Amino acid sequence: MRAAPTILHLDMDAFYAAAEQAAKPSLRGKPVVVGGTGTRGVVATASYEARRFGVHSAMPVAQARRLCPNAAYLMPRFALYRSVSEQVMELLGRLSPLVEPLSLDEAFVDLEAGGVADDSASARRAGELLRADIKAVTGLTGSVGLAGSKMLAKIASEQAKPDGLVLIEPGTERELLGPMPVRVLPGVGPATGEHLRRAGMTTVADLAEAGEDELVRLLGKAHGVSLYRMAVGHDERPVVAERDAKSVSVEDTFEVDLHDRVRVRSEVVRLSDRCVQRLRAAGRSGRTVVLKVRRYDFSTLTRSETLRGPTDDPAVVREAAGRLLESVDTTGGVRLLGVGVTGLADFTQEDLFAQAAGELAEAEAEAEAGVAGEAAGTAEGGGGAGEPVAPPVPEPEPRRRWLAGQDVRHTEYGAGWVQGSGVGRVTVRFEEPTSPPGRVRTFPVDDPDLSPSDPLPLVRAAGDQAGSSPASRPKSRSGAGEEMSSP
DNA sequence: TCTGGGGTCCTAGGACCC
DNA sequence: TCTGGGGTCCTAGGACCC
Repeated sequence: MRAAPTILHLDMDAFYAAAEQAAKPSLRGKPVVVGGTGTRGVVATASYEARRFGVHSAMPVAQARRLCPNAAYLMPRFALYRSVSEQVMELLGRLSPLVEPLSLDEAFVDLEAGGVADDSASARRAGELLRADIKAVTGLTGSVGLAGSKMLAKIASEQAKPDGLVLIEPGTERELLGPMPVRVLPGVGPATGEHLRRAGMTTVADLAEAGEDELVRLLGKAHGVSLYRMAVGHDERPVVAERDAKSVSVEDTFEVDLHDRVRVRSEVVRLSDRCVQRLRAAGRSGRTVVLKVRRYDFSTLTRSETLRGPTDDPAVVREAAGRLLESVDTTGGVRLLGVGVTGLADFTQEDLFAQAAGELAEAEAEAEAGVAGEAAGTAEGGGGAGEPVAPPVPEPEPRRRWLAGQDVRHTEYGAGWVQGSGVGRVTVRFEEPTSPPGRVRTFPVDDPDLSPSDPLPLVRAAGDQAGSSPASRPKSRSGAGEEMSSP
C-alpha cells in the first residue's frame, strides 16, 4: 500500500462495441452487441445503449436478441481491436516503463516508476492527460482509476466508468471498501460470493470482521488469506511488465454437436495443428499436452499427458492428443473440443533438432498433399496410430460467407460493412470512420464487385491530408452534412 | 435457439523418492 | 515390517478473469 495514489488502472469503455461505433458512423448512439455469430455465441461486449436493455458480457447472443432485437449484432474484429490497443499501450508506455497489460483494453501502470507522479495532484493530472491523449489518438474513451494498490486502482476505474477518473486517497480505503459488496474484490466470483453469503457475509466489512482464520477455514489457505488481506485494504502486488505465457490453447465449439467419431478425431488433428502454429509463433515449446472435451450435456473434462521433453512438433502433439481422445467416451455428442500445451519452455538445443526434422516431414507432406487437400476440406479422417495423418490444411479457406460487421469494398461504391446476409443476398452499408452515416445497398452474395477488406483507421492520422487515403472518395468535406439517413 | 475463447491460479490425491 | 513423514511431479477439476 503506497502513501500516494501512483498505481493507475486504465479500462477502455465498452471497448469492442465502442470501436465498432467509431468505425461505423450509423451505429453511434445505438445499441451494439459484439459477439459470437453462430447460434451458440455469447456476448463479448455490449455498448452502453444495449446495456440499458439488460444485455451484458457472457450472455448468450440468443438471449440478447430477445432483450434487444433492434441492436446491431456484429462479429468481433480482433485485428481492429489489436491495432487500437497498441496505440493505447504506446501511450501508457510514455508514462512509465512499468506497464502491465491485462487484456487488449485494460492495463496497470506504475506512475512512480515512470517518475511522472509521486503525489495525488500530479497523479490526477497524469491520468487526465492520458484520457485526453487516448481520446485524441483513438477516438475512444477510457476510464482511469488511481490508488495506492492494484486492487483499489481497479475498483476506482470501475467506479469511474464510463469516461471518468476516480482517485482513491490513501488512508480512506477501508472506509470506502467496507460497505461494498464482496463481489467487488478480485477473486470473488459467483461461487465464492454464494459461499460467503451462506456464511452470512455480504459486504467487505463483514469479511474484515470475520477475520483471516475464519476465511481460511471457509475458502482454503490461499484464497482465504488473500481475501482477508484485500478486505482490510492490503495489497502489495507489484506492477509487473512482462510475463511469459504459461500455456497455449485453442478450442472450438461446434454449431451442432459432433457424433461421428472419425470427425471428432479429424477435428482434434486440426486443433493440434492450430495450437502448434501458435506455440511456434511465440517461439516456445511445451511438455504437457491437454485435450479438452465438452459433451452434449455441457459436462467438461480434460485429459493430459506429459512428454519426456518439450516439443513444438505438430506430429507429436497430434499423436498425444489423439491418444488422449481414445480415453474419452463421446457417445451422446461432442459440443466442444480443445487442445492445449502447458509446461512451456523456451527453445532448447534438442528442440531445434526435433523442429528441423518436423519441418522436413511437413514440407514433404505438403508437397505430397498439394491440391488434393484443398478441395477435401475437413473431410479427411484421422488415421490410426502409427499411420501418417492428414497434413495441416492451410488455413485461409475461400469463404463466401459474409459476416455481420465485416469490412468490405465495392468497386463502385467504395468502403462499407456487411449489415446482414441471407437468402443469397448481402446488405452493405457504405460508410467509413470519418464519413457521415451512409446508406444501404443489397447485392447477390457472389457479386464480383464486392470483396472483403481491412479495417480503416478510426481517426484521421495527424498530418494526414485529404486525398492521402485512396478510400476517401471525392465526397471530401463539402456537403458532409447532407445525407443523415437513419437506419 | 443456453451457456465463447483464451488464459491464470489453486486444490487434492496418488506415485515415487528419500 | 505396526509405518513415519516430507517433497516433488503428475493428473483432473474448478473458480475466476477479460
